[in-house]
Amino acid sequence: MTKAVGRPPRSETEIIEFRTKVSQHAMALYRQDGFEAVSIRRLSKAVGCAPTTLYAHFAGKTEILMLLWAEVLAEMAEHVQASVKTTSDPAERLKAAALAFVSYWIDHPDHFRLVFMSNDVGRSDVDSFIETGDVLGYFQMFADLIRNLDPKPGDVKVRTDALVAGMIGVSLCSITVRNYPWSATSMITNQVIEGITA
Amino acid sequence: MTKAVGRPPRSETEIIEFRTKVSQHAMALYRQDGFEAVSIRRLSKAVGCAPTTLYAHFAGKTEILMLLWAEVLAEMAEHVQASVKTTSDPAERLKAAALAFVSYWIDHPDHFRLVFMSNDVGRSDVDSFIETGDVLGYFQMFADLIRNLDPKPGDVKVRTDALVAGMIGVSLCSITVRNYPWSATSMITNQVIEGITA
DNA sequence: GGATTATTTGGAACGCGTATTAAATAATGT
DNA sequence: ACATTATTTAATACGCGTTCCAAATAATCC
Repeated sequence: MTKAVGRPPRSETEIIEFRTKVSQHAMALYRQDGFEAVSIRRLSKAVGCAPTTLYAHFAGKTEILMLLWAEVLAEMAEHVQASVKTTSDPAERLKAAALAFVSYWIDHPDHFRLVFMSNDVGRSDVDSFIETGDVLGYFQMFADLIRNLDPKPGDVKVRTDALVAGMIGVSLCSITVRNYPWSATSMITNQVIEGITA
Repeated sequence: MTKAVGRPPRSETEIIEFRTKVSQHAMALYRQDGFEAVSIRRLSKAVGCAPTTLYAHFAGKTEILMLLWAEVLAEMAEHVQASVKTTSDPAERLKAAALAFVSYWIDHPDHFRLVFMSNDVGRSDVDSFIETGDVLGYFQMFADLIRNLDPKPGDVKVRTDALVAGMIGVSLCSITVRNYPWSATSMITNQVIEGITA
């Protein structure tokens, strides 16, 4: 019953500790100097390892960015949750949540670009933010708000999907298409949820 | 009255001819081998000039990509226009146009990524597709369809903005968030325009 | 042909993300 | 201490977008 000779593989604890360390440094760089500061070379220096070591732990830079996504999405969810607490009327809660969602991204365009538009997001071989943290939980949050409006059961899913897509569309357009005279964001958002609360 | 000595600057014709040449080669590379094939080095070889010459004519790669945007957007507009011709009922025309818009991008995810998600699109110092070709004309097309529904005049602008943002949101989500079980795109799209046709 | 001026070129450089590989280092058992 | 094995490292390389700059080339006039 002899243990294997040689250096043992990384333990579960070591793996998690390293990933956490990388995540913290990546987030610090991002918050301090923006997205461009999160380069592999700069991040490895901050962590205190060689650039190639990052590739031994992560599939690529996008996987590292996903750690940032999780933090941003959690922050957005808190913001939305806080807005829902301001009222108890189902339609008003939904409206408040939608407005909070859109305003969060518009107030943090860098975050939006990080999560929705960075590093080949959307490529067929690149995962999206749906794999990050409890994102389905965020979708569920909106689904619950819609269910409280008491629509037909089969409608909840379609309405939820349309709501999420609509809110993301409003955020994207406001952030990226700045030289078009959009109506007030709140008005567009309310128009988008018009058919969802009907 | 002697003309200046020395080589004259590029004529208007020369400028346009070169830009057209670059545009054609960029489009050929893009259609043949995808977005990644449109590299400065590869494009300059195809055009038959030095890489730095491209920078003498364009502010950067993004400006070259805008030439591709114009072509893609024109193609999308044709697709949408063709769908509108299938019916004469205002609400049905709007629905057909919205579905055609969304299906165009979903059928051409590379085009969507090219126009909405490539090369720092959304950065505060980078222009968006709104500067490309007759984009305001495309917005106007949807505005006209909505105006034919006879809503209150002040409503047309908000409804148009919400429609465009909603359609783009649906396209973005379908293309980038593939590992979430979205409802059928047509159902989401119809739900998005529910409050616009009401 | 020479002078002048604008344009293009070639070469080098930078940091980027990523990949490769031999060497160095670390962590174990005997 | 040595052997073994896993991990990390350093160095190099690639193509990417972009920049710089002197030299080469092109297009004019005299």
